[in-house]
Amino acid sequence: MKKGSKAAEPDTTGIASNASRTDARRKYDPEQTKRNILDVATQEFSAMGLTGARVDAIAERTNTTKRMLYYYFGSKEGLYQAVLEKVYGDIRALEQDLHVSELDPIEGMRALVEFTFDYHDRQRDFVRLVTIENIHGAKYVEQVKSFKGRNVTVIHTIEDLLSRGIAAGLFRSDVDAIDLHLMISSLCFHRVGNRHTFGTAFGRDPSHPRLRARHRAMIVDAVLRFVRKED
Amino acid sequence: MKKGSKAAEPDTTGIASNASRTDARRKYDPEQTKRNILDVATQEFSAMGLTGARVDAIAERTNTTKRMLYYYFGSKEGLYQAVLEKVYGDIRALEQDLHVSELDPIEGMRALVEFTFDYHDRQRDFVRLVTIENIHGAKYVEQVKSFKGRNVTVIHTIEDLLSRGIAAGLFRSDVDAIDLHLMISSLCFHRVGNRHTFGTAFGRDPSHPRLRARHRAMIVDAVLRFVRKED
Amino acid sequence: MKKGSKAAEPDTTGIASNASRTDARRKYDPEQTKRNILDVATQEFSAMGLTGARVDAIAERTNTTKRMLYYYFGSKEGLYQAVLEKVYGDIRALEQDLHVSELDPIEGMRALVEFTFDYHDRQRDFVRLVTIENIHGAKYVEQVKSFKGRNVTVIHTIEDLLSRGIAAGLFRSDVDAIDLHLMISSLCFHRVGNRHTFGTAFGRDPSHPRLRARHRAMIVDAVLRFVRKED
Amino acid sequence: MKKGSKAAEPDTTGIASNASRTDARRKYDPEQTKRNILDVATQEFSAMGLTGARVDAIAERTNTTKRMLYYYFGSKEGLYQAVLEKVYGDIRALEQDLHVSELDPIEGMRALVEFTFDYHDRQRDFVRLVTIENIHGAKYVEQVKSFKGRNVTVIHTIEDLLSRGIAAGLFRSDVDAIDLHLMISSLCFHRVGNRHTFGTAFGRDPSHPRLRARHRAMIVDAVLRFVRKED
DNA sequence: CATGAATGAGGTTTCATTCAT
DNA sequence: AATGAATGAAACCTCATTCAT
Repeated sequence: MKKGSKAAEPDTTGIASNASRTDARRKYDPEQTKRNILDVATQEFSAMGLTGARVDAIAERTNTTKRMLYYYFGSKEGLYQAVLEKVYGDIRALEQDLHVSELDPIEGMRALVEFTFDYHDRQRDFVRLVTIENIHGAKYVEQVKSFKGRNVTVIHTIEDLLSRGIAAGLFRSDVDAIDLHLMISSLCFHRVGNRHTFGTAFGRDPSHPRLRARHRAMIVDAVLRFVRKED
Repeated sequence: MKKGSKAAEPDTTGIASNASRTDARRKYDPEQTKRNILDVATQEFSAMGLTGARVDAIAERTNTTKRMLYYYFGSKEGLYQAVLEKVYGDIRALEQDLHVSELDPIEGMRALVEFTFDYHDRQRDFVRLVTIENIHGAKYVEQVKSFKGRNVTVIHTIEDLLSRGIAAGLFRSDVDAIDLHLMISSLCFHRVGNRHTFGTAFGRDPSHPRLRARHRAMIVDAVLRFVRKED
Repeated sequence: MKKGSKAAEPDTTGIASNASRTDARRKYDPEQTKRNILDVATQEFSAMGLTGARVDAIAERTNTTKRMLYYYFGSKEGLYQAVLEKVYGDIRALEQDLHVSELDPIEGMRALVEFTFDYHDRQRDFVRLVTIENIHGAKYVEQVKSFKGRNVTVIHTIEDLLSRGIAAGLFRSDVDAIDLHLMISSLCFHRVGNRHTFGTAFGRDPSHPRLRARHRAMIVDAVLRFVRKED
Repeated sequence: MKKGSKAAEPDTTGIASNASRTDARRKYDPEQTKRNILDVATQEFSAMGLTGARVDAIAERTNTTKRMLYYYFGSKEGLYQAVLEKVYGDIRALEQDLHVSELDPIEGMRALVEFTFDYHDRQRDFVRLVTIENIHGAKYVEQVKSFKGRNVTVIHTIEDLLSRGIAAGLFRSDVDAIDLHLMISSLCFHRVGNRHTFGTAFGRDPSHPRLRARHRAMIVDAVLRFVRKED
């Protein structure tokens, strides 16, 4: 898969490095080529599914040819896996930036839920790709090396919040961190992922901007009520 | 290819052979053929998605030939829509048996959530088909005549529960029925629909039987805490 | 592989059966279609090798389309295997027609060698296909069901000749049947299979008609001298 | 890709670093690079055939890159021809060492056959490449300059043996030298070149070491019986 | 001398569908 | 009512080769 190509950083002097890094006209820029393909592929796979996506369609919207797609990613499936790797990497990276551990348990939990809500609300491609991957029994994401370890971080964040909340007498002590993560995900994911059938069934698109704030508050509320210690 | 097709087996008794409309042994039975095709198609579409499913694969597992599939359903999409129609019809039948209105608000809410949980937990084909429909923007279900009005009954049930709960001083008064339905659906749907990626990410299949009772109680708990009036 | 299709023999009355069996115009005749594809493929694979042969090229010289080729033979390799099966079947079938067991040992041996010589001399496609298959380590012919058992018959024929020759005091008793078959094959095969390099090297095409009779006699002579008992 | 290429290793001794023409450690060594490519190509072409061999596969097993392959040999076919030239050159060198003319006719003939046998038995790459060339009608070897004249020496050797044998009353006088060479080649070549199909057909690999001595004796025996004058 | 990136042309295969009986 | 045979279009992928540095 040809990684670590140093071609993009030959200038180590610092002088004029700006030019070489941003010159969109340069003929050979593998990193940019790959990124370009990956971006287009993300849209196509997310819109059409793995089987529904067309390699030709992806190539056409790319700055390169279909051939490059195989050059860099080996196969349609390889490209699909690269897309999965990218999108899962993105959400977990952003979660890290939250620094929830610096907030008190309730505010931290709120921040985590709100982040999760916002992310799913905005990153519909991510939601669709996860859905698609589940139709395939997660068999592609299983082969993505970096996948398994990467997701544990959320659980650690939640465990930290829960234990601090319990210690402060704010949270009940019988909540499992993974179950809670599942609950939060469910609430944030479903309204985006299944918005079409939901909209058709009830005449109301649950992901419509007008409902956004209300749902956000509702979900935060539901989660906090769930974890809070009753007195 | 295609062996042991029983369709060709002739009536050997000679008795009542002309009561052909109800004789299960008669040579051609359009209704049974259609049902057979529909059952196989349900599995295939649910397992592979609309684009992923193969007409040949469906035909092969059928008692008839590929040609019949077109004879009865016109096209791959037509067959897919017939599957959707059947699956949505099934759930409606069950919903009617709940008789939630005879229970007090809290027990009624519990019963509704538990029913929803159990249904999704058991009907994985349904969950998958809904997922698949959403990938296609719900454009096929929209054409299914009986679909639109069908789902409103749940909302009525929830509205009834909510208003009775409010009147009894048990429930808060600021909960929207459709939002609540969305919440319940989210919690019951996600753990089934996305169990593969979830399982891969966290090493725990959320739909595993061992977690079933715990999740069921958790979701009931979360919903009741959410609707309950705080004093 | 769809065998035993009775489509070619619907007329059982005997009347006009001649017409239906030979009517080249009939639209659907799977057996003929398959045979046609197989014949063309034999030429193409023999001329170009497995990798060198082009599916398109085969299809083009066929009465049907490329699609039918996949319909009946599944893949390029499947077609290649079918070709192998056919050509190996042909030579062994003809060998059976020799009825060598009815001749005295020396004449029988002569007849067998002459048959082997003539067959290789005429069936250059066969020789080429065997060569090609050896380049692939015989891995395709190994998967041909009928292959292994079919070849043993020659060995039985040779064993019969040898034992009768020994009993009659004509042949030496220390010749192994398989080794002898290898010897005969070598002498008949090489002059055809490697005629091009031989011709280039020595300016004389060993398979040229003018040399045919001389080589035939030479090989018979060599084999008989080899098996004959010296007194 | 391509790791551990030693080509980049600089001279660290500092001594004689400018005697670059013969220093094996120097950065660029065209002759060595060419030889390396040629060796790998010999294996690949011999294993896969001309059409079956992949330029990428050859390049990958090389110390250099694909580009170099074109730099030195122009094209895939050019490389193939270079391989042929090398391989035919190798056998000539060995043939010279035989000195058959110093032996009496029978021992000389035996020595020649044994040499031919041993050479084919050991040089499977050579056998395969000859086979491959014949599939392509020997059109590449024809363009190899040094090829044509090269093989005549064997014929002279055989002619010498034959005439000395005839003069001594040991050999028959009606044997053609080229025909005899063809016979010897046949017996030595076939058991190596077609060992795979032969092995599959008869359950016995004719090139197996255990059969080696027996076949060698058998072939010598057959040739001597053939040339010997009967009295 | 050396090379990573790039490619057009053409390869094999699969798809949902229709034909002729 | 039912079917085996047939198919055009388009899919995914691979090939030997060249470009720009």
